[in-house]
Amino acid sequence: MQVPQGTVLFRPEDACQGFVVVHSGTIKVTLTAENGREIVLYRVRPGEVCLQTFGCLVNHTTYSAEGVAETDCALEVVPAAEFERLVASDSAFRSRLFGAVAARFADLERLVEDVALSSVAERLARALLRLAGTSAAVDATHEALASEIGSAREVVSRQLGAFARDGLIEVTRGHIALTGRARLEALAHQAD
Amino acid sequence: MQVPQGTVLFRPEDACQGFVVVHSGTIKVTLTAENGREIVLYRVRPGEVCLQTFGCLVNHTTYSAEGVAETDCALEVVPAAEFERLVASDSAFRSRLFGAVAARFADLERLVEDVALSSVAERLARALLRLAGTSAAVDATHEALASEIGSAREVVSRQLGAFARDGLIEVTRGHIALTGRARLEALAHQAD
DNA sequence: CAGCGTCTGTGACAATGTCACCAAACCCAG
DNA sequence: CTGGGTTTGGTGACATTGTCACAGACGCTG
Repeated sequence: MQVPQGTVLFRPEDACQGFVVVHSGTIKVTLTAENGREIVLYRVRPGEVCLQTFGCLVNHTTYSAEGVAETDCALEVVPAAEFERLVASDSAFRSRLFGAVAARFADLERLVEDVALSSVAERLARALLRLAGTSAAVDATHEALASEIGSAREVVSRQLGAFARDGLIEVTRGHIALTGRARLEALAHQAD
Repeated sequence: MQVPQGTVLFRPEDACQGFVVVHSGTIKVTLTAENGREIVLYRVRPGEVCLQTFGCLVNHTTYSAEGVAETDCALEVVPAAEFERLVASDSAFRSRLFGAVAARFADLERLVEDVALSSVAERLARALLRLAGTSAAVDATHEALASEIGSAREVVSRQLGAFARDGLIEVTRGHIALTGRARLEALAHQAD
């Protein structure tokens, strides 16, 4: 099924309708505090697992985070019974599922490490590099970057300002060019 | 195999010897930053899964956290090949494994939410209630509590001091009595 | 009983997060 | 094309949290 960008796929307390498989596009899964602060837990791209959906299906619980189509998506929702049948009888499916689940947990572990044990500069450097991929720039608002690292928009504005003054980046509205990529990488890997 | 309290079972970069099954006792799994700060990711008790081990086995990677026997433990290490066989052919094992993995994911998600989006008072209240269980007191150092919530010992000392002044707890060295349990619970569930 | 190690408390300061406010840029409708 | 509304960004003041250094209390061992 086709889902346009911005569609909310699930919210906390929602019942789970089936296992979500992403064929194209990206789903962003976030947690939001009462004060409006939010953090991106992970993204689901083709070949990856939505752990929320997995957890709901396996333990018969409701969603505890929010999932939004970050881009236009092509999704498939596998009914719970079909999911269980695939897990039981399709060893290739199960292997991929296990691998994807394990990879996702590694991501979450790094997120915990980031948030609990790293400075804002390190976290922001990592987020910029991750969002850029092979590109030399990131298109994101300060608010979006704040959600990526679990901080506040003002804190991101300040830190981007410091990065800009130090020559690591060049900022325009909604766009950040990574002019000092090597230094960002050095910062990003400081705690490794 | 019997493992005495304090035994380091695995460290970052260690190769994975097999799937660890806990028959009795508790394993504590932590991440440590370069500056010595640490955070407890989760504990593994009988019936629970060590996600580190799971992830290493499934994706053929090395450990990325440290696992220590928090108590004397009775453990079993299932060789990787046997683990894969069990996953493939033992549906009861697989069900339990999936359920445990999903429950662990929910724990990690709450940890991220805690660390990124909650105040130190809330986090400490939750940790005290969790460590106490049904008991009316917690035996832990300030340093241990700091690891539980991913903060610093001094911050925990201050916050415990504030809790004590407000009548929520009574503190002695290495021991904390939860005298105002209802108020701790109110604080712990503030963001829910 | 003394000494050493561990644990705790606190002050000063740095880093980070919050709140309020304001300005600039962008977009859309008329 | 212009104006108004919305979105985005910057900044100051302040609160909370984390770091560093230091000192004192407690517990254990010889």
